[in-house]
Amino acid sequence: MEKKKRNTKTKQLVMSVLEKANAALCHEDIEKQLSGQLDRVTIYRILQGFCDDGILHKITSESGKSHYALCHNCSLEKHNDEHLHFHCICCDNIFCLEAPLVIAPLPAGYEARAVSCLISGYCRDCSGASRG
Amino acid sequence: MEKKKRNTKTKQLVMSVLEKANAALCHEDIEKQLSGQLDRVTIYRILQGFCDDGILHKITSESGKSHYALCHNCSLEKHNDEHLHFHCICCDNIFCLEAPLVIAPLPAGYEARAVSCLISGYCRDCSGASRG
DNA sequence: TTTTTATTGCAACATTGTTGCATTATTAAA
DNA sequence: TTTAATAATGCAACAATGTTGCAATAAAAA
Repeated sequence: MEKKKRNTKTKQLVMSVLEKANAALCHEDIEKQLSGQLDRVTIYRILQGFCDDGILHKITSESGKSHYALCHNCSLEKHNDEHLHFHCICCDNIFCLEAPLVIAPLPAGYEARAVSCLISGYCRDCSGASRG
Repeated sequence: MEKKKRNTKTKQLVMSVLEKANAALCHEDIEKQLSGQLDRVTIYRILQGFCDDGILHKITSESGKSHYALCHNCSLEKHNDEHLHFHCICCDNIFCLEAPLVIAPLPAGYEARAVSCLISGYCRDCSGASRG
């Protein structure tokens, strides 16, 4: 039987940080924004819980660090993974892009269950004119 | 000025392990196969060096662990990242697939420099008949 | 053979994440 | 409202992965 979840101040605090964010946040980002209000472990557990609930998207950067963004088109059963994530090598932010991802058919015998695609480069704020 | 690289027994040992592999290997895999012949740090440094030389592909798994595979169609200037990587959730191997990756145009203002795409699911050995 | 310096091994440290457990706070029940 | 059950929290300790500094070693060049 599944544990019943509780709606705590602590979770609301983490959620408020995630809602304000305009890019995917890592544990460190969240901890800093809450500057000592919550224990590190608690933040880890809340993020994990939100992911289990299908509320959060988890994105692993090239460096192996986890980043989290609120799901917008996800259901509990299936995450809407078929969009791109973009890692800006200048400002170091990770964004969800609406651009669809097209994958050629896999070789015979392979069965896909999830897709994660991370493009790195320069984001809108850091590309072109801004860089010169 | 660039350091001149040396061709050591140690590097040859690591390379021989990579050459035998039919999937991308992580540090731990290599260390185990060499069972104590090399120091952990040395292996880390050699892998890093091979990546810098453009000899090795580095693939970060969803869990954040680094895996390495020999480059087949890469040049020093540009890695042939435009292929897929596949993580089997059954045997836990990571493979390079030849299937091409097609990405819809990015939103205006974004400049891509590298792409990394990891699909997870069941590989040829673990899918279909094998699982029932 | 000698010299130069890249490479190696060791110890220590850094970062990211997890587990166990006593305490606290939320929810449900009385 | 009060009490009981248990999910959530904080703390300490641990685990996995990766990095840095430095003295000793070995590869390549002179």
